[in-house]
Amino acid sequence: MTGPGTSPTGDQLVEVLAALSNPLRLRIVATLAGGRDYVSNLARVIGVSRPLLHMHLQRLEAAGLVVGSLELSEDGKAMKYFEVADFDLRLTPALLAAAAATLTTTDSPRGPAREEPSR
Amino acid sequence: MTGPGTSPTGDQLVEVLAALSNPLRLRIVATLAGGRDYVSNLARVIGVSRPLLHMHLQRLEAAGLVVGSLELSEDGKAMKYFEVADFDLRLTPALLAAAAATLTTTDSPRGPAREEPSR
DNA sequence: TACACGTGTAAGAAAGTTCTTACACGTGAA
DNA sequence: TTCACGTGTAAGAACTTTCTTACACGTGTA
Repeated sequence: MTGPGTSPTGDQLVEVLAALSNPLRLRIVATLAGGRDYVSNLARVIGVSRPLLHMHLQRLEAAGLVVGSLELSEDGKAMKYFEVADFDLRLTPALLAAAAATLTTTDSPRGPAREEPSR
Repeated sequence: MTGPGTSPTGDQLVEVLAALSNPLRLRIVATLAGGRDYVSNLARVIGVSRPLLHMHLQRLEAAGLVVGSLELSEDGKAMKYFEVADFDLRLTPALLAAAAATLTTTDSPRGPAREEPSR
C-alpha cells in the first residue's frame, strides 16, 4: 500500500478514504491491527454476520488496507486469514490538491448520470 | 480542525473521511487550496451546478474541512466565500485503531436497520 | 449419514448519496 | 420594470451502500 515515501493517485485516495469512512470497517481494521484473524472468528468477535463481514473485508482488501490469505488448518479446514496492511497516509490541503490533479474519474460514483461528465 | 497535535474522535474521523471520499469534493478542496472563492464563481470554475456545489460545500464545512464567510461586495452583493481549513491528518493502522476505540456510532449509517446495534 | 466448522456467492430490501430543476429572495443598474 | 448577479432551499429521480437470509460447497468426526 502507501508508505511514507509514496503518494496515492487521486483514484486510489478516493478508494481508500471511502473504504475507511464506515464505522464498521474502521472497527474491522482496528481489530485486525491487534492481530490477524480468520473470517468466521472475526465475525464472532466483532458481532456481525459472516457474509456481511466478508463483503466489508473484500472492500478493505480492494483498497489495499488489509491482506487476505487462505490457509489449511491442522484439521484440514481451509481458513481465510486477514491481516492489516502497512499503510501510512497523510491528508493536508496541499496533498489533497496534488492527488486531485491525478483523478481520472472526476464525477461522483452515484446518483443520476450527468449530462456531460465534467473534468 | 485537526492539526498535528490533536487526534480526531472516531466519529469525526468517519465524517471527515466520508466528506473527502468523493471525487467532486476532492476537486472542490483542491481548487480552494489554490485560493478562496465565492460559491457561484467556484461553481463556474469547477463546472457544476451551483445548488450542487452548495450542497457539497455544506458537507465539507460540516466536516470542518472548509470555512465559509458571508461578505458584502463593493456593489452591495452578499457573497459567500469559502476557504480551505488548516488540517493535517495521518492514517496508520494504529491511529485508526485508537480512533475506532472512541466511536460512539459503530454501525454503518445506511441499509436496513439491524436487530441489535452491535458494539 | 448427520453434524460441526470452514468457505464463497446471490437476492432482495432499506437507507443514504448525488444530481437536476425549480422556486424564492436580495441588491444594483439600465 | 426588467435584467444581471448573488444567495438558500426543496422536490424528485437515479444510483450506491449496507444488511439479512438463503444457497452451495468442502473437510473431518461420531
